[in-house]
Amino acid sequence: MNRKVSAITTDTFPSEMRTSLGRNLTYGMLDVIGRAIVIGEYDNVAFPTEAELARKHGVSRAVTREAVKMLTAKGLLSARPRQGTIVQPQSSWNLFDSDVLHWLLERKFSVELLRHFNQLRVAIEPEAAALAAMQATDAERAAIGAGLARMVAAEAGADNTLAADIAFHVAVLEGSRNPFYKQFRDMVASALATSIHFTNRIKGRSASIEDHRAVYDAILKRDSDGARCAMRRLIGDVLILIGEAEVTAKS
Amino acid sequence: MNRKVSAITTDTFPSEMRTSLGRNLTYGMLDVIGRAIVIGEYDNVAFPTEAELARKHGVSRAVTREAVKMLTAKGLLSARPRQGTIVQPQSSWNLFDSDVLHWLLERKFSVELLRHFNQLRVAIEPEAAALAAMQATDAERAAIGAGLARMVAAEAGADNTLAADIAFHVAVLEGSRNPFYKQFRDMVASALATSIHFTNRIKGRSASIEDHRAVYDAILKRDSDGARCAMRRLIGDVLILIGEAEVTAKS
DNA sequence: TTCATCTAATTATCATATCTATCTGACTTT
DNA sequence: AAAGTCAGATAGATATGATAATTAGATGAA
Repeated sequence: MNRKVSAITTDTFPSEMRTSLGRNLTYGMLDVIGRAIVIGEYDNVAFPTEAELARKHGVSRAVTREAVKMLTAKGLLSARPRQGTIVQPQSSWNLFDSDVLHWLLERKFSVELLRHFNQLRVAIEPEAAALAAMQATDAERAAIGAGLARMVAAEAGADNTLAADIAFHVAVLEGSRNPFYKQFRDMVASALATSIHFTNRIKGRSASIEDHRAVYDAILKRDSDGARCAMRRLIGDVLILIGEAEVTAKS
Repeated sequence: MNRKVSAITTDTFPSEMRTSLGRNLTYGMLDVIGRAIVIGEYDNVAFPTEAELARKHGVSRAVTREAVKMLTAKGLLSARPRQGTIVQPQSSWNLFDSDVLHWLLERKFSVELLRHFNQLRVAIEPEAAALAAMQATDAERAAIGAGLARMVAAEAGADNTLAADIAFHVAVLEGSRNPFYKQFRDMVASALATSIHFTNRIKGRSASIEDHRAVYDAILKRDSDGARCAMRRLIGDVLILIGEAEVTAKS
């Protein structure tokens, strides 16, 4: 094809830009190249040199280098003199980086990805609920309750269903009082955002609120085993739905 | 104090340098500044401007900017015109980034951190073992067996205990066939490397090999519940040890 | 073949200049 | 007063051109 790559300018892209912070040439280029890598645009093609990248996107080499450096920090690239810049295998990407997650979901969505997501959630969230039952402060327990209240309100149309769901699950993570668990904020939010389109279509979520309440009640009673089981049931249901959908898709 | 910061040169630091790839000025500066941030050197002090950083470390502004950009990509910094560069709260650091992990462990080690580590492992690894029991390929099962064999050899002094332990646990993660689980390679390796000094001192690990073998056997038999329980027992023991150690340390 | 050496390509670094966003404070307007 | 407008100062953002360092690959000798 050899289509011309449109030049990056501060005016062009900021609207559709999706990245952690800032809106300037460097972050714009980070976004464009990161997305291109994730969708596999360079899988069978050599990655361009610094100079080529700069020319193609109409920016200076300094900006190009900074964007490339950020992508190496996220594990997508590596650069060496003479060898050039090369795309790293997916196994070394920082999948928990929120930019990488967004690129993956935006352009590379698949039911398999959703299953991988939820296979992780079924490990993390029940344990987080168990920790929260033991260690959460009163304020953190209240936040979980508030999330549940929002879900009830959403049922009646007074709040956003997705936002309420995310608030609940994030509050549980926060209640674990473990910084590593809190890291899964973005991941859980993304998983919920993508799976809501999915699960809604397959099955009504009327039972969902009662399941969430079971988690909350167990946490309030400081019943860590109960919280773990209730949360596991909640996510296990989603996994089953996904499994069925996958089988259906194949036949 | 106002001590003079030694200039970064390609000759000075490569020996003690700890970072993902490359050994040049940019990566050296990344390492130096990253470590300084993690140990809290800038908690009560304003972070220097680009120009100051460059001058203090004896490198150009381009190198400084690239290092800063990498640190923003890892979530440690953010930069805005006029406001300057500022250290982000720890909640937005990418804790699963292997550089960040190393900085944390090297300079900011604490029993609490070790407990947080293992609270995460107790969520991840049992579920990974369960997945491996269901989905691992023959080659992946063999790799788990090989890890166990190395542990037995290490018992007899024919292999490195730590390396063998890591090999086993990493092989289980690989067997999960889920890219998100595989991301915990570095984390598990770090956790084992730091906890081995610890657990060894408290209690002999003679029973450890039998516990590992139980995991392996369950995976071979495709018994996912058995694998999950066996792995949970394995890490649960470590958590108990740490909990006791913390109580002892406080008294 | 095998090893050492050279060459060229590509990243790495530097220095400098200019541009742009943003804060501050003074001034003006209403 | 309260709100709007302008000027200066500051710090990051971008561009550019030159030079250094690294190393894959070609070349050539043993």
